[in-house]
Amino acid sequence: MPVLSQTSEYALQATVVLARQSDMVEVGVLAEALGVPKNYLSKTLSQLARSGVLESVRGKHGGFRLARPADEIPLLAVVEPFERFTENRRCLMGRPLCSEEDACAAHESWRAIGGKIVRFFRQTTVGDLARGRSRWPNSTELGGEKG
Amino acid sequence: MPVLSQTSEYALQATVVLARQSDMVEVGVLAEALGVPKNYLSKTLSQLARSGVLESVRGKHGGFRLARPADEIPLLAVVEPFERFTENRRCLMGRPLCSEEDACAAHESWRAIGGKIVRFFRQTTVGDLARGRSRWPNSTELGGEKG
DNA sequence: TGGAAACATGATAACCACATGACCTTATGG
DNA sequence: CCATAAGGTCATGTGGTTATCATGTTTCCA
Repeated sequence: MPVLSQTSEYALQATVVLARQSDMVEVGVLAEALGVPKNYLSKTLSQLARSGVLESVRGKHGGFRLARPADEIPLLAVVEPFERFTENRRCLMGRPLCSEEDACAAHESWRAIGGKIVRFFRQTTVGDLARGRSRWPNSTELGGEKG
Repeated sequence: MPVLSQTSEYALQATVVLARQSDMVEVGVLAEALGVPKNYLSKTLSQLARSGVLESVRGKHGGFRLARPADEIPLLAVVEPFERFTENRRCLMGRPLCSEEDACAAHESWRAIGGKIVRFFRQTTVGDLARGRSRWPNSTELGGEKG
């Protein structure tokens, strides 16, 4: 499963690095550290700056930095500009055989999964990604549903 | 979220029609019923025949038919030839910052969601899709089946 | 004030998977 | 053997993602 585009992955990786750094980092440094094309990353980070996730400073000694504490940035915010999560959630079959009104028997459980994904991206923060797994509590928090 | 490719949707739609039909159906008929290109659907169904989901008969009076009862065909079987579910499940960030051994704090909960998706495709059957929501417990409305 | 450093941005190309079409081959039944 | 329908091959289209190029704009500093 792809789930996230390359661009979104770049965005996540970059924000995690920034979460650990605390001071301004230039695109060139980030790009080299992550092994991704600099010009492209530049555009990606610009978008994140525009959407309020990052702060950017131009000119000499410029660079990027998180606009807020890492724990206050949900992954959804990082990824949203590059994905369409709010897309028309049609049935997994597509339109013809299954609509909202006349739904297939699997409709609801599929919807539930979609909800879980979105909730994950809303509840998980950049800070979580930046931390090692040691930090993470017993698995009652998010996975807590029967399967 | 896309989640499934167009091809997979074609496959699901076609199998659902076949689930309701019980006798052989030609590609041409299926293609027209679903409003999809015949040649393409032909290829898709061939793959499903090869993978054992469908049975095909060539020549006059040929066509396609489910190889097993609809309730014994998990969606995974229909969709697997066209997606890579078993893909290397790396972290949603990609490789560099988060591996299996040194995982981010969100690693496990993300994995859990991946598991849920796969489980859904394993547990839900073509039969479920073919049935209306009337089969569903918490539905107050009993609609007949028709598409 | 000029130049270098760094982000910002628009245009364009490269790439790629998905999708489609045209056409030929093979099997089947009558 | 002939019509039919699946199976396969080759070539092409097509849209979206990713990457590159060129240039503009802001800022710092000497």
